[in-house]
Amino acid sequence: MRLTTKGRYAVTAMLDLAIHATKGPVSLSDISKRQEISLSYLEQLFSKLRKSDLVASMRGPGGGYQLSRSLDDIFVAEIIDAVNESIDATNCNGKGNCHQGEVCLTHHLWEDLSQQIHNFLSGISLSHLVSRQDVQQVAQRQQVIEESMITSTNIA
Amino acid sequence: MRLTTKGRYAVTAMLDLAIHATKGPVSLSDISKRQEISLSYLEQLFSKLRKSDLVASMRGPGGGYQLSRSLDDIFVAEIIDAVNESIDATNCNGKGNCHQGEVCLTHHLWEDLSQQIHNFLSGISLSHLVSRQDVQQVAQRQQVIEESMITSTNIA
DNA sequence: AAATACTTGACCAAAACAGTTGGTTATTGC
DNA sequence: GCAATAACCAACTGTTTTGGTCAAGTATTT
Repeated sequence: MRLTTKGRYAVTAMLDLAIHATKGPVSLSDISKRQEISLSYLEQLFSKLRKSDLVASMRGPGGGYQLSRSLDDIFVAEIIDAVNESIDATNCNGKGNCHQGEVCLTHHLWEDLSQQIHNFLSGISLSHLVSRQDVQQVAQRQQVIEESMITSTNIA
Repeated sequence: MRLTTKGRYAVTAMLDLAIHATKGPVSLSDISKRQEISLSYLEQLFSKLRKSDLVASMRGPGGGYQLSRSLDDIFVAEIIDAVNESIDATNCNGKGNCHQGEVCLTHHLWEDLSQQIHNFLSGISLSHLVSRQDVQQVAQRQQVIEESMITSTNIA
């Protein structure tokens, strides 16, 4: 099982997209500035997210990315799956051939764990996250930072 | 969050130890043969398990490792913690300074996930695993393999 | 003394991660 | 038409983690 910054970045970026989607497409450079994720890394992640049909892209000035489904129809588990291959906790990727062609001693334990994690992350949609109070607070804080950055750029 | 073969090996080895603990100390080379885990790798893992006081060692011929607590007082979460540092899913290791000194957009989500996994793995003891039917079946199969290996060694 | 078995530390190859560089293609506003 | 914007793409790089190996111990039992 892999849950590294890769999956975390993907979910964070998708949530940022969800929060700012009201004013048309969101560019990766905007997300990059707000969430402090390298632009080129975001490009790689969004390439996968697009292939999994979680986002749609629009080129050219004023372009960017949009969610391809409604907020309550995109789940955290899908996002992680899209960039991370799987959230399978078994050694054999669920094949059951972990020990001499048969299951190993702990195979069923990891299967249960995978199910547990998957159930949890499948139950959380972007709309659920957006409406959380702690998320809104952080988003607010980032809005202020962003605005001060624009102002200081204009002065300079 | 890290759940790799390291943690899986550790739990598998501990379970093997639990199953064979009735006949005195179990040597790592026995576990190595039964579970097909490299001996030197097991040595590294058990060094950590010993430091976390999950097992006790006895040197010399007939020596090996024993569980330092009863079967129903050792939980899977502890074993993974011992070899893996933590099962924390946040980026900041729970410190809450993931974005410019404050929490990032998704911090609380990963905190919830960590809690979820921890609750699950903390609820499963070695005695619980030992009594599972699928575990007993696999253990039985491995017993047969082991005996045929001893026989063929004697013949050769 | 010899055999067994744990203990420690240094080392290593392969893979994954996180990110960079350097482009190209498409779209829009002037 | 042309510059600016922004998605798209591929190759490459430095670092860390993983999953080991190897060698040299130390302690204990027979």
